[in-house]
Amino acid sequence: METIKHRYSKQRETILQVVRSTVEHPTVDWIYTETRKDIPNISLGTIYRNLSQLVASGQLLKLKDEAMVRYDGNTGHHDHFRCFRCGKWFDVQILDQKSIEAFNQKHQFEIRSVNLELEGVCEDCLKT
Amino acid sequence: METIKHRYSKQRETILQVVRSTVEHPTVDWIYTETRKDIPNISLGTIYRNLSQLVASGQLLKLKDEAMVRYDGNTGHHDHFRCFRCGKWFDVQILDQKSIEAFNQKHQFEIRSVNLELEGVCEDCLKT
DNA sequence: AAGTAAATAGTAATAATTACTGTTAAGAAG
DNA sequence: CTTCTTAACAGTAATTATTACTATTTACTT
Repeated sequence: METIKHRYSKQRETILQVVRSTVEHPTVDWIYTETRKDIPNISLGTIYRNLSQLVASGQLLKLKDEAMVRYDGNTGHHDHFRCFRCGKWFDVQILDQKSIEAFNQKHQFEIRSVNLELEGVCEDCLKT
Repeated sequence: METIKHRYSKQRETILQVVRSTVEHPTVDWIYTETRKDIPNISLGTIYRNLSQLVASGQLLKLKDEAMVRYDGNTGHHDHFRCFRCGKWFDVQILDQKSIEAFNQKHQFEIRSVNLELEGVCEDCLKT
């Protein structure tokens, strides 16, 4: 793992705060719109570049929707459930550390990221 | 769940066979190229339409790579590990049915699909 | 054998993402 | 504090995976 030197930038700082300001697992587009409220002339390329960098440095998680990519400011271990009907993402807890440890003992793979995404119908949508 | 009537088509049949012919978790582009060996003038739209349909009917799984979408002809329950270095996908087994059942008892969500993707470095790449 | 609509080929349009270019500014070194 | 290097930037163009559209074909029903 080589260390890469990162300079501070107001743009990256703001983007990180924007993503952390919500639990809604925002899309790039939403992040762009929100960040422009603080920095009106920020470039879309800057959004993409910094989101990638923040994921690479472990400060954000990246999810993949049906079509779009989404981000999550909560980097503690948790899984995701997405509702087919309303499209919302929920933070859930399914996979336990034991299962991963058991896998590590069986294989020689070095796990660096875990991404468990469930899909189905959420409680609210089941009622209607 | 409404039932949708599907007519047979040689194109869909061929696409399914192509995806099932490999364990390499092929991309749409690869599937397109391979299928054209059998049906030279098949349209890319036909590939996309049928892949979606085959996923919807549970005959294929859909994975999301860094950038691209991939498909898997093995629909039995298993998880996926992707190597950062060589980019290969491996079929692995981590999540057990018990964890999912435990989740079902705690929540009212109706789970319809489970997708666990791990990333890291594979055995071969660790050696080099 | 005739009627229907599902599926197709071919092409155009869309939209997420990346690449490029000239400029700005963070942070190190003198 | 001043100079220097280059990471990061804004703005724009290019790329590319995917979807939409249209006229035609064909699987399957009656």
